[in-house]
Amino acid sequence: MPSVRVASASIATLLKACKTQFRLEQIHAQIIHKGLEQDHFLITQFICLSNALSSLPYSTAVFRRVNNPSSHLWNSLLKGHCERSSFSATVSLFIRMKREDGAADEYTYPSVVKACAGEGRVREGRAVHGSAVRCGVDGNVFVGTSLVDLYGKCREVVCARKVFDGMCERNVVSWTAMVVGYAGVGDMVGASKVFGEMPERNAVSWNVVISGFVRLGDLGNARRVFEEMPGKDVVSFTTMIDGYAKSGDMASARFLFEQAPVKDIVMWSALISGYAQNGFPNQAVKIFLEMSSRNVEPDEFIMVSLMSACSQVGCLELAEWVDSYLSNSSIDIRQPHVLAALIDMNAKCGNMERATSLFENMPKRDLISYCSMIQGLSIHGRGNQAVALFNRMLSEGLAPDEVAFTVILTACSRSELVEEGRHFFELMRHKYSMVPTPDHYACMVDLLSRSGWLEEAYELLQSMPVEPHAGAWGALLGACKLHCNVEFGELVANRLFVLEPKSAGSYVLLSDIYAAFHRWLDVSVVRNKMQERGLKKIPGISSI
DNA sequence: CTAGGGTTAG
Repeated sequence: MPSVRVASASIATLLKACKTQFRLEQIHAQIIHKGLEQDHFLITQFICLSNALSSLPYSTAVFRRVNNPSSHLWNSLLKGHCERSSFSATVSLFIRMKREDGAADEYTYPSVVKACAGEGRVREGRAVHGSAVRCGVDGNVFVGTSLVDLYGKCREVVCARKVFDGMCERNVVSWTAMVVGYAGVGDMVGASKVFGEMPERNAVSWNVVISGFVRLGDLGNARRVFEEMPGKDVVSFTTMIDGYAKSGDMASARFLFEQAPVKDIVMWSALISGYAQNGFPNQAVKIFLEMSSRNVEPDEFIMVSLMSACSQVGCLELAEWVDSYLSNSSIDIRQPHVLAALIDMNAKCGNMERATSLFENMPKRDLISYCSMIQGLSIHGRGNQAVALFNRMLSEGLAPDEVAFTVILTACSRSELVEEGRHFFELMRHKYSMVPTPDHYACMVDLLSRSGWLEEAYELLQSMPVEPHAGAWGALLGACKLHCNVEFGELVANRLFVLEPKSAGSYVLLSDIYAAFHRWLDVSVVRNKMQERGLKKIPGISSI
């Protein structure tokens, strides 16, 4: 049938040039029209392309129509599942393959093993390993390497090493997978040793070692390896930049960013999120604008960082601009972390209407978004609504965590809701059996003392099982001034002089309290003490 | 007869 062969070859040519799903479907129609649905060679090529361009159901539908599919066909469908679908779908396809007499070969296992590795399913992985041994393909480099990767990713370094040592042939990828295994469990001694023994290295091998040190927070060793590395690529730079950003060293992060010859979206993202998370929201926004001016399209990660920066600044105009920018982009705002950031930004910047409508339209409201909303209400002085929302959260059966209690106690404190604050503090300790942190105590002290319960606040501070931070004492001293209480004022100020000998604030507050009672002699004593210790009032935030 | 597989950064 020479005409069929010609048709098959010409469709293969069409497939090589095919770049869109629409075109793929046209070619599919031709395959059916010409009666080539059983052509294994052609269908294999078709499925590979369909995996990349189209959807798995489409690949599967085409596959189903083939009688007695060849190993090549099974393998290409398995690869599609392992890249685009879940662990269970891949493994059940593998099981179906074995049941339907598909002959598994050395091309079958890497996909199945990778599916196991991707979701940390080491038990199933071991079974697949056994199956590979029974098929006699465990000596293959690709199979062996995927197994080293599997055990390494599942933190079973001893097993990974056993497979690695048993391999009769290894290449740079096999060696790198072994380094990944050691680095993954934080064993950088082991990782460095294997790295040192590698007969050849590529950029990936170097980057694995660098990121291993970075993950341990060992920026010194990471930087040393980075400097030694020949041909640093965009990943090497990004790994270092992200490491510095996460350790709070934005100066080094920025320096390497400027040094990098190529900047991709992940690198921009690392810098922007670094600035946002280390409390430099204005810098984050500035870098974002610089990125935009170079025509780099932001992705969801960058937008989340930008929204976090915006929340910190609390600027409504900026928030509105970001919100509409996001809504006009192709980014799906229904993604949980994007939506959470969007609600948080709108709530903190004062657009409670927008925040509320996003919040109420969520399919299921979670703790994070509740906290954003409560904090938004709190910032804008709507304490009673914050309390009501917190109660609604409890009635929905969500269990508050430490952060949630900090948020609600702060809300109570801002709106001077003493009874509610006491209630939540008790709830936290007794119903949820949580140990309050110094932050929680600080909120309570602030709430009680500002509402005039100076003695109770003082007793709470004294009764704390952990050391309070100076902020709590400072809040109490501020309240002593507010309520003109000399007795507690002296007590608290003397504690603060010990806790924070270098801070002028407490001296100033105490002298203000004396001044309110016209005790000018005491005023001058405090001022002199302050001068003796070389402290100056900072102009601008002085005695007002 | 032709073809298919493994490692790194937010």
